[in-house]
Amino acid sequence: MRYVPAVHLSLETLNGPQRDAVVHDKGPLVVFAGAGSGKTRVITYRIAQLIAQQGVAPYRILAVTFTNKAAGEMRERLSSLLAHDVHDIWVGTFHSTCARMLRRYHELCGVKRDFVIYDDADQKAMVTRVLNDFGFDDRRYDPKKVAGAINKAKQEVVGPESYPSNDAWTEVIKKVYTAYEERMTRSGALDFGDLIYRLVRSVESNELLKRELASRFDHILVDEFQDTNRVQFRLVKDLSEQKRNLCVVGDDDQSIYRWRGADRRNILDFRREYPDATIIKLEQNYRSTKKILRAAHSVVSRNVDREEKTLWTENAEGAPILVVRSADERDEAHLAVATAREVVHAGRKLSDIAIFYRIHAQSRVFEEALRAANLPYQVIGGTRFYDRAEVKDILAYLRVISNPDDDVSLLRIVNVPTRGIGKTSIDRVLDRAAKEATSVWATLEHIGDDASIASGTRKKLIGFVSMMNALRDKVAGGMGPAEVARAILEETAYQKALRDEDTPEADARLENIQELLGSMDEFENEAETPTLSAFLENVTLQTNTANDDSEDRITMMTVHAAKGLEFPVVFVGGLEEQMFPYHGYDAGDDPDELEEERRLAYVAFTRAREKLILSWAALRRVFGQPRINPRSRFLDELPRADIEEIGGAPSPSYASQRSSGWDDNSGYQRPWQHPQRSRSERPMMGTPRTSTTPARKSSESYIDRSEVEVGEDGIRMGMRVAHAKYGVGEVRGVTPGVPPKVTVSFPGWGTKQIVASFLEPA
DNA sequence: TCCGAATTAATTTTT
DNA sequence: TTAATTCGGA
Repeated sequence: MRYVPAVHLSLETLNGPQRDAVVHDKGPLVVFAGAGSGKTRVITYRIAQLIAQQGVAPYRILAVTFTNKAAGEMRERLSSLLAHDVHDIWVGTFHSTCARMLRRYHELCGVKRDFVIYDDADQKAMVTRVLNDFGFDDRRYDPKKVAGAINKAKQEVVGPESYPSNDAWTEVIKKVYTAYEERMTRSGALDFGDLIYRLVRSVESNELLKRELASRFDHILVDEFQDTNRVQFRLVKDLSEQKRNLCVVGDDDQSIYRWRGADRRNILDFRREYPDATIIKLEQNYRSTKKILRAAHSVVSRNVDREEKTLWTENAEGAPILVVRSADERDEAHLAVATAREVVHAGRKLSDIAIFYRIHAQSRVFEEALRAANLPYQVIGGTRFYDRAEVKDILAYLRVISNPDDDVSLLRIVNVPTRGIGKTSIDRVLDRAAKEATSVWATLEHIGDDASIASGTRKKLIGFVSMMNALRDKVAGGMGPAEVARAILEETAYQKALRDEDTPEADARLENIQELLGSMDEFENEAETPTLSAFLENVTLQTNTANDDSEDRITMMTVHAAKGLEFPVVFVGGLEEQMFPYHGYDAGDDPDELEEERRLAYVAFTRAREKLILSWAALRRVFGQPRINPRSRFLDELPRADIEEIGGAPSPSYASQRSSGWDDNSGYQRPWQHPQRSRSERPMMGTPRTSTTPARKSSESYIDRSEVEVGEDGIRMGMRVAHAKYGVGEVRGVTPGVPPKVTVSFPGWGTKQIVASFLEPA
């Protein structure tokens, strides 16, 4: 049977390489797709072409995207190309696709059909518990780092049994990893990494499953291939083994998930794995102006470890890139507001504007300014709705109802709202559960005969158990997720407890719960399988809450979240050293990290279609502490002819500010005095003050560059200083004030704020 | 065991 | 800076 497309595929609207990729027949194919080169169009056209021209059955096509959003968009685009059967195409993220397969073949994969998915917070809770069981100090063994090690092992398809232990640290990891896996199994839970790792292991160890899955798809397409990690590539290899119709699309310059195990070698060396692979390069950009492309290229091309390629465009030359100096982060936010107003004044919509930043923490100031200016906005990502405590509580109840062995969720809610089950009792229950190697729930079920627990507490625990059982019966009786949630609110007295609090915070929480109930109603109406476990899976794998595009508003997000998107006007904030390129406290001097930051800048810049505004602040408060950092090296890597500097020269060193005097009226504005007013005193986008910036030579290493003078009394970023008690450490920040303080990282002591006079150069 | 006060930790980036 | 956690007194 042949599937007929609703719309004729107008292949003639594609350029040469695009068309080649779309009509490529059989065998491995790698498409290097530069930013804005019509990548998504190629993938969707290719899928449509496979179905319409080659007669491939939709359900035999698997398209893997990086985010749920991208999956949704692909589906949408496909449905406009194909009349029907779009639904049968497997479109999803690695995680959702694997979850689906694991459920379908749960017996062969050795997982419970109703497994719950643990997010990072759940995983961390589980790791902490295991650490405590072993009596390991969770300050010495940071649960996050331990979890990171476990995740990394899974990315490399290394199970606990083959985890190498060569020293004290890895020995602990191996032990914890082993126990963690047992606990997870007992809890009927899989973490994010498991979804892919478990499927790969099952496929590779089980002939039956392998035969089934390796022949299931005629064509596999992977988007954003530069951000896949080892397991993911291996899975895709396994699944395409029989037909070898594997098409991967990506851009190594946009690889920004190295920290999550992404390996650019996957795309760069694809040919090594598939020597017969066809290579297609998409280098014509349809999105941005020439100036924007040149700027982006001139930054990313400084990377050493990179395939040289140059995007070109027939688009207009465009407006200069604005490089704007702000006094501080609030001033920067005002600049964003002024920019937005100007853009709207020029007849554009708010939704044409995006504000990007390196880290979420930067969003707050922008939000405040936009709210004050009455400009509607939306924030993508950040503290997610489903991360709110009250929402997690209700979800934890639902999860325990769906899967009582889910220890992490159970422990979260056993005393929420407070029902007199204290830490001591819980500890006793945990001990017993560990001894009996069962889940906490299983222990609770027969807690009545445990004489070591006070009879009053026992009664409370028994009451909890029967309450949960009653709720579970309702689900068994066919009650839908939303109604169950309402029953939970009533019967656990959760709602009542919040009402009794009668504080604005509690009201906000109640509102969030209402929103949760609303989204559950919506889920029940829209999902094809509106079951409780389907809802829970959706929640865990769904990142940003569905945002409707109907409203005209500014969009804010991290640069990571911006990948794959485009906006006519892009405002990037925080272009200072330490911020962007970001350099955290515990970060080393890793040139690879700097290269990734540069790719990140490349991604940010190439989102812009017409106008790109880059902003840096002379002073920025971090944790409420003012920090002075030089402007980002990336700004100095831009082609001078394509940019327009506004607001003055590169950050004056702290010392030179001093020498210019605190009370004079020289041009320099002291941001900490009148940050709000300074904005209007400066020309905005029109005639800029000519920059006096000498092109600064960017040095190779992080540390070198950050040793720009910002110090007080000769103290500089990155220099080594000595302290009587803490010994020698490295300067991580300078806080002006009386007395001036310095942030110093001391090996073995962590990061400390020290009054400058107690330090000596070392 | 509970509540408010005091301390201190937190910031990459996401599925 | 804010949010979470610990502390100390009832």
